[in-house]
Amino acid sequence: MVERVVPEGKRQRRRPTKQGAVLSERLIVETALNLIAQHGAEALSVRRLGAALGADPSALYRYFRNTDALMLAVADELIGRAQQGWAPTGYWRADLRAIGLRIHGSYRSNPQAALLAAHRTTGRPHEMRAVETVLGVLREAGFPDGLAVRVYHAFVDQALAFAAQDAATLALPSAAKEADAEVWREVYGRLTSDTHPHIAATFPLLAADMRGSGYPFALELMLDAVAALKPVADAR
Amino acid sequence: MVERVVPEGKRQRRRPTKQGAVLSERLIVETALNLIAQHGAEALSVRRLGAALGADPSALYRYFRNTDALMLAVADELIGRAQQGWAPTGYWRADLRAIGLRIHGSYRSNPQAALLAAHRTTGRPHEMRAVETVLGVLREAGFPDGLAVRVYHAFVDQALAFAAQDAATLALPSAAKEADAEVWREVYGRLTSDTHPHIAATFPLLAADMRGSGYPFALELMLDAVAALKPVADAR
DNA sequence: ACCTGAACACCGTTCAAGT
DNA sequence: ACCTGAACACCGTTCAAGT
Repeated sequence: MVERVVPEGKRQRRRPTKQGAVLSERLIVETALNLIAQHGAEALSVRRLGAALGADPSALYRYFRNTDALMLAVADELIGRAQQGWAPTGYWRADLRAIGLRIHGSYRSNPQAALLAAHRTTGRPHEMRAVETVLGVLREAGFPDGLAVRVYHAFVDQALAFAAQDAATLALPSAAKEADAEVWREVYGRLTSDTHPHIAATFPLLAADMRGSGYPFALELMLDAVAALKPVADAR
Repeated sequence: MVERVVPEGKRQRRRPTKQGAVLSERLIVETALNLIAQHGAEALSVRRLGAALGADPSALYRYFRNTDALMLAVADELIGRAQQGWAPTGYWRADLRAIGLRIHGSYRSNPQAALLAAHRTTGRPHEMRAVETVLGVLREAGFPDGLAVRVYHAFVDQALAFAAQDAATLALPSAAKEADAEVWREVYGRLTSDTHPHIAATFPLLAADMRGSGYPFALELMLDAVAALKPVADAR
């Protein structure tokens, strides 16, 4: 089996493509992010990316062994950006809230990559730091180890699960996104009280609430419940 | 614009395909679920589905206007299977717990299909019934409309988000699944207290807890918090 | 009324050849 | 050493024609 992908540091020479681009992992990842940002998730294909780079599509296979490897590189770039500039305050509730909303927000900011990243254990430095940070917030606040671990698990999985869920919605092709929105107007908005009394009675509230993410409220409920389980009640 | 998709109830005659199959929405959805269960989510294409049904691929466009509509029908079938044989007990906590665990379980038992289905709003009968049921449990328990709607949203999104998250893990190719498990032994198991004190201190507890799903505990935390918000406290 | 088959405009990926 | 171009094996979807 031939190893076709040369690690980024070991490349010796580079020849520009016909259109003059000098390829690199970094350039490819950034071009991919731009492509998604400008033309939507469905615009990311090897062929389009090649065109955007000014290279033959097949040239990308010298840098990434397949599309999945490219997506993971993009995801890793985003995990790095997400953790930048945050420090714990010493208040466990505020810290967990901030971490949860940051994970959720960063995944939402690049839904396509988030979908591939959210259900994998990478064991990479950024992920390790996040695990250590969350466990540290709980243990230093006085949660005993057994409880800290269970809360860590529920908290992180909730953040990742909602992040992936909301990213998935954002990553839908725009036609599907509109179809989902139309369902609320055209289907749920027309149900009557003889067949669906609870939907009919609450429809305007329901349609308004469903426009946003359920995560912020779900996170607050979790923090409420965790506070009630904490052995030594305090204001932090 | 021509309306090419005839509603299921209004079809008049049916001619078997060359290979003798008599098509229907139901047969197509069930064949799609079988295809996914047997050969993975990536095996689901209009062309393969046509072949599995013994029909020309383009014949499916008489039943679903595009692939997206077919996916919504598959999603709704999963929701329907989750609700089969369940009836409310009148105890809101027990009812929400049962519904949450059923959704989670149904999606986990069809992980490949769940991945394609869990983040869509179908607007189809099974989904409509589920929405009505959950809202009904909350409103009949005495939650005021505004709170019932917010709790409904957080509850349903959390169930679907965890279901998709856990389904994603189950749907990984077995090589990737093992690689993820190895990360816990080989990476997190080797971290020392000088760089990652909290992980090092709790590792055995952590590794054990992470083997299961975080959903049951997260659900219980949500029910705890919701009980505390309920205007009239009661034992139900 | 319903199904077919050809056609169109795309995909990801491989590999021998070119520079 | 790196990029190219053709080729392969797929996609989803449309529409005139067939039954």
